Amino acid sequence: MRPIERYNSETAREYAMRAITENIISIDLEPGQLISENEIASFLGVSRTPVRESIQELNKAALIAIYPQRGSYVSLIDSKYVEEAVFLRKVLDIAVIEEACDLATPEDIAALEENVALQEFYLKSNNTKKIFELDNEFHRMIYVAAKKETIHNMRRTIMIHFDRVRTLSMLAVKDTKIVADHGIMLNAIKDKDKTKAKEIVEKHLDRYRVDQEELLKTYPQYFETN
Amino acid sequence: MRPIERYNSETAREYAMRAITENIISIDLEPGQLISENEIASFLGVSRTPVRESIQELNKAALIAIYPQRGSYVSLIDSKYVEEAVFLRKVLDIAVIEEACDLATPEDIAALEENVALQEFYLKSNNTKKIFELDNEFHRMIYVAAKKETIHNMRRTIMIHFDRVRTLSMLAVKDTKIVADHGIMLNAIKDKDKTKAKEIVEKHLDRYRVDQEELLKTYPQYFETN
DNA sequence: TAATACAAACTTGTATACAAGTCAAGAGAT
DNA sequence: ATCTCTTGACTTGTATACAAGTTTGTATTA
Repeated sequence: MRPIERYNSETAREYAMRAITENIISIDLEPGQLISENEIASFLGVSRTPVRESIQELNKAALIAIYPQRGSYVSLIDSKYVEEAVFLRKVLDIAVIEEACDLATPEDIAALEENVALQEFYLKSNNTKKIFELDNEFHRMIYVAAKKETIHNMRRTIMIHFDRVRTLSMLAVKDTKIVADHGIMLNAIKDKDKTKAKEIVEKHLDRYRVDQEELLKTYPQYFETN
Repeated sequence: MRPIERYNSETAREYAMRAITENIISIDLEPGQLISENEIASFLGVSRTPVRESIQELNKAALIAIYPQRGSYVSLIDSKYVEEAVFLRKVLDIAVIEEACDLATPEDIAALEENVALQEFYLKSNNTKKIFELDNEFHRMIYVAAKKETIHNMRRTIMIHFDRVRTLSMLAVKDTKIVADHGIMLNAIKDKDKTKAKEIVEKHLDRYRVDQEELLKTYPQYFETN
């Protein structure tokens, strides 16, 4: 487990949740790894309570398996969940961007434009981490513009299954293309052009195809055998 | 709060979660009502810990609002969330039943047939409660057949917002029509007819339209004022 | 009367103690 | 050597104690 800095503004519970989640996505908590509430609690410098609450939440999202009185494990990567994530993203992102075409206010569009400008800025300096953050934020903003923020929270939760695979594959999605896609999405929303919006979202999602066969060969111990 | 019987098989946490959720849906815990972890804990006969974990989870689903050191309240009915639930159900149910047309096994179909037969049985005895349970189970089985069980869990969570409105409106959806709809859905899946499936799901969902204006006039204290 | 101060009774957040179950290592008997 | 039993160190589940903050009612004072 990798240490994560705690913000002053967050409660112990929020910190524990963020730290554990980030470690699962980054595979610093490895699929299949045994974890202990006490161990994580002392590592993070908080008590069992906030750690336990976080683990319960991640258990509900099928990211941690709890065996009472025996132990808890980071869930192995299960193609079932990865495919559900891909399915959900495809169905929802399209429906939501179409909705955003109808509902986006000038303020929403201004915010999206600022985000894309920042993406272009960090593209020049090859700041992949920043672009990753802005990428997540961009998609969230579309959900907000479509008045679907709660749904976005659900999307984020299930997407962790996919993000984990992305980490393993060190998915070589060209940032250039991603940023360009976002610009096109933005224009589609500005033009209220649902057809174009749907088209570019589909193309965008297709960029993230992962060769699971390859990964399974490289990291067999991380995968659920079905 | 109405007492809920505890099953032998469930943990304190599962019991607390189920009891609180059922009370929120049935409006026995009223929108806007002040609740206390201690009060609920002693009412249910468990300690604060499992109650607290449940409240955290419901807080995440925007069904309970927590004000640290001040108190927690059952969330007022917010049309924002109700509309998100309706949107999600429409988008997902259609996509998922189409998927089920491709993926349903003979076993899945047999299970659906048994469920519909039971619905018809209870229709004769006007057992609305049983039909309600079988209804929920029927839709869940379609998600399972489409290999989208995780997504169904998310659907169920957000649907609580809608279920609460249904309770208030004592929505006079004719059970006869619901059961008939389910039979048609089942046939569409058996025939792998996506067009028919999509059509009947849309018609089915339209039966649940609620006149929010009316409700707002009758129960103004239950609604969020935006 | 009205304003202020204060104490008591609440709230949730966090830490810790205890209960109950699992599992593995090791002693001892066969 | 092998089987059996036991013990102890773990696990999570639950209960409780304490910390920190808010609110409310009630004195007390101007």
